[in-house]
Amino acid sequence: MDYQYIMAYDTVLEALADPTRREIFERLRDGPRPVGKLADGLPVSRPAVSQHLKVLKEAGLVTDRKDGTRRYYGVNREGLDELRAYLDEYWEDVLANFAVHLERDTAAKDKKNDD
Amino acid sequence: MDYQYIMAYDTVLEALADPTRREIFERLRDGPRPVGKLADGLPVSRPAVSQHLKVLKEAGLVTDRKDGTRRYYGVNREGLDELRAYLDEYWEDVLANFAVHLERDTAAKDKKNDD
DNA sequence: ACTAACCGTAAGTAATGGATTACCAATACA
DNA sequence: TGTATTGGTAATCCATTACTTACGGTTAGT
Repeated sequence: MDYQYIMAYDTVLEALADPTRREIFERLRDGPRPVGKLADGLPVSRPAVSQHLKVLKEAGLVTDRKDGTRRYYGVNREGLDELRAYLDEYWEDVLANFAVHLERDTAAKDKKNDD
Repeated sequence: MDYQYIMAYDTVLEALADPTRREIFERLRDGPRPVGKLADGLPVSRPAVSQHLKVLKEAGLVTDRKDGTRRYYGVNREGLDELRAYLDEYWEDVLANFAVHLERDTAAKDKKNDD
């Protein structure tokens, strides 16, 4: 089986790096929208929006549902999980490491003051 | 006064979209490193690393400290705050909105079953 | 069945961005 | 004071990518 959605945090980062895609993703915040509605008011053409939606979909950030001649795109609620987890983990790591070095530096400083 | 660091979530996303920059950022996870050490083993040249560090710095993700002829780069512990906050907020919004529509749909379904 | 609305894909183009090499400035050290 | 180490910047090149227009396919409605 081949997976259509990736959702790895790096793919998500690359998908959200483009301002137009961020704007589209933003417009999905409060519910699914058809492609036309999403393109409406954007400074780019509708086909461009289709292409962006494809990238967002492959990153696992959105899902689509067909309804007649329209296709509704909505956010995939698990799409951000990996990225959020990665950032949390990274942050924890940095804080922990900072604490270690602060302790070490303090110890070194204390030792220096021993003379 | 002009701010050297931006740290807006969109700038952070654009900075972390590049795989080489992610690798550099990753190498800073457990403490500051000089540029040469960071470039060591990477598939790109040292000047390339310098340029990436500039982007990371302007995004507010890293800070630098000069020590002799070396320049140590380390993670800025507040660098990820905005992005993390944005993702959390977005996620909350999506969940809340999903709940609302689920409720509404359920109500509609109930009404439909009323005949 | 014909027409209109909606959307995805293909092909081509222009712009962005990541890489390189070459160069220069600053510090350390003999 | 010369020489080596370290690293930032400039100029340039090339690959990627974000756009456009043109087209075709599918569904709805008359």
